[in-house]
Order: sequence, then structure tokens, then C-alpha cells
Amino acid sequence: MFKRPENAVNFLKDAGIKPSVQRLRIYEFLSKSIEHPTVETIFNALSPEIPTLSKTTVYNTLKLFQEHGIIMVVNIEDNETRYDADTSFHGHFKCTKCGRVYDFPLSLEHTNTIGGLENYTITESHYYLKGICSNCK
Amino acid sequence: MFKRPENAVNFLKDAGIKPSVQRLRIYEFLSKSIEHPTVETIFNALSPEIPTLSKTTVYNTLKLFQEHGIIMVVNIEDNETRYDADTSFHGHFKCTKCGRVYDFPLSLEHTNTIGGLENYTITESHYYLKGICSNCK
DNA sequence: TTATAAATTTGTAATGATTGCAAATATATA
DNA sequence: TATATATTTGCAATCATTACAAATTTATAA
Repeated sequence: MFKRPENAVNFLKDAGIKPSVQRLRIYEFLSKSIEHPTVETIFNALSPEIPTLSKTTVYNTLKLFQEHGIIMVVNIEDNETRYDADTSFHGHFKCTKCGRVYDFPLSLEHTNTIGGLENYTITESHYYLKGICSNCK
Repeated sequence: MFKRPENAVNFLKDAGIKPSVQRLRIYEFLSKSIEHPTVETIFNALSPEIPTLSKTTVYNTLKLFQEHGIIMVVNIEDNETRYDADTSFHGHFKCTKCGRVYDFPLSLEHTNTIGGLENYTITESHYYLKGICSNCK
């Protein structure tokens, strides 16, 4: 289970990112969210608070976060890029009915028991499932 | 390891798809390919053989194949959608250096040992890794 | 075979997410 | 306080994908 940093300012600083208002709000929103929001969702959610916010800033900021390794990209549908503040090894389940994306735990054994990749360096691993969630049944 | 159907005409028919020239060539190309091609790649490869081929046809055909369950979408980068004729349970490894996408075997135990998804119906599972392949090291 | 209907393919225009870029603003430094 | 640097912003450009209607091909019925 993801434990979101209680002090986002220090968390960003520790990651080498200067905590501007925009960056802070975007990180906070993402770390509080359980829905794995898209750029659109983030932008719409923060626009009221930060009326001058630009969508380009959201893109820039998320890219910056990625480069510093504090968020990950969730690529399930080819037409919607989602973001996740939880960078630990875990899986995603997308319900094809309600569209929600859920997290689920995944043990590291999964990666370790993979054959056929001897001598490959693994830097990222992504696991996702699709189907119908219990709510929608 | 994927065993490509030796008779593509019958394979398409069995899947309920009328085997037009375009559909046949596209399926054949995809099933012979090990590179998990994009629409662009497929289009460029087949244009010489089928000079009137339209990119829209490639899109339409791949969507049709998906709907009939004979191909799967490989979504690793958010800006490149790839396709795979192998619909069996297996993983993908993308080398971030050379850009190639490799298959690797994955046992079904992986899916079965997942906790936290009791009462969820799973219809699709995708597993991919990123890193550096042995060739690039 | 020939006319007619249905399916498929095609080209072009529209859409929509993402990126490039340069101006504007804010922050840090001398 | 002036100057340099970093950040944000808005708008235009790009690029993959989709919508759509015309053109072509294939199947069906007379």
C-alpha cells in the first residue's frame, strides 16, 4: 500500500525538484488521488485553485516528475495516459465497464521467476489486467 | 512460442473474417513479424505489394482482428501502438536503447497467485518490462 | 449473365492529445 | 535595485487516430 509523503515540499526537494506552487499542487493531487488521473483530470481539478494554470505546465511537470523517478506512467489504453504517484512494484486492474483503474499488490517473486531474459537489465516493470470489477458485477 | 497458422485463409475464415487480399496480407505480415509492428510499419511494408493500400484500411483491419480476438495490442509507449499476432499469455520486453520489443514466456501461475482481486473477472492480462537487452550491452 | 444489394476499401477532412517555442512572469543572485 | 536564471503560459504545430462519404469490389437474386 502506497504511503504518500506527508510533507510534499520536502519530498520534492529531496528529489531535487524546486517546489513551485504548480509542482506542489500537482504532486499533492496525484499522491492523494486513487484514480490514476490523466492530464485532463489533473488540469480540470486544479484550474479552480490555480486559475492561470496551463495544460502545458501539467505536461511539463509530469515529465519532470518522471525524470526524477517520483511518479510512473500508466499506459493501459492507447488513447489515455494516466499517472501514478506510487512507484512501487504493483499491478493495475482496469474495469472495462466503469473505466476505473484499481491497484493490486504484486510480489517481487513474479519478476524473479521469469525465464528467457537472462543477461537483460530490467529498469521498469508494468503489469496490468483488464476485466470487470466486483462493483460492476 | 507462437506457432503461426500455416493457412491464413482458413485461419481468418475460422475466426469469422472474410479473407480479402488486404486482410490476408496484413495478417500474414503480422504473424510472420517478430518486431510487434506499428500501423506505420505495416503500411510501409505492404504498400509496394498493394499500391492502393490505405492507412485507414490498416487501422480498420487491425480493429477487426482485435474484435475477433486474433491479435492483441501492445501498449508500452504512450505514443506508439504496436500489434502482436500471438495472443497467448506472454510478456514483452522493450529495450530502451535499440527500441526493439522482445517476447518472453510467462507461466499462468503468475496470474493465479495475485491477491486483492477476488471477485474480479479478468479478461486480458498484459505484462511488460523495460531495460537494456543483451545485444545492447 | 445482368442488375442490385451488401461489404470492403479508399482518400480526405476532422479530432484530440502532446510537443515546440517564444513571450511573460516569477525567483534567485550580484 | 538591476540582472540573470528558472518557471510558467498560450498558442501554433505535429502526429496518430477516427469519421465519413465516395468508389470499388464482392455476393445475391432475377
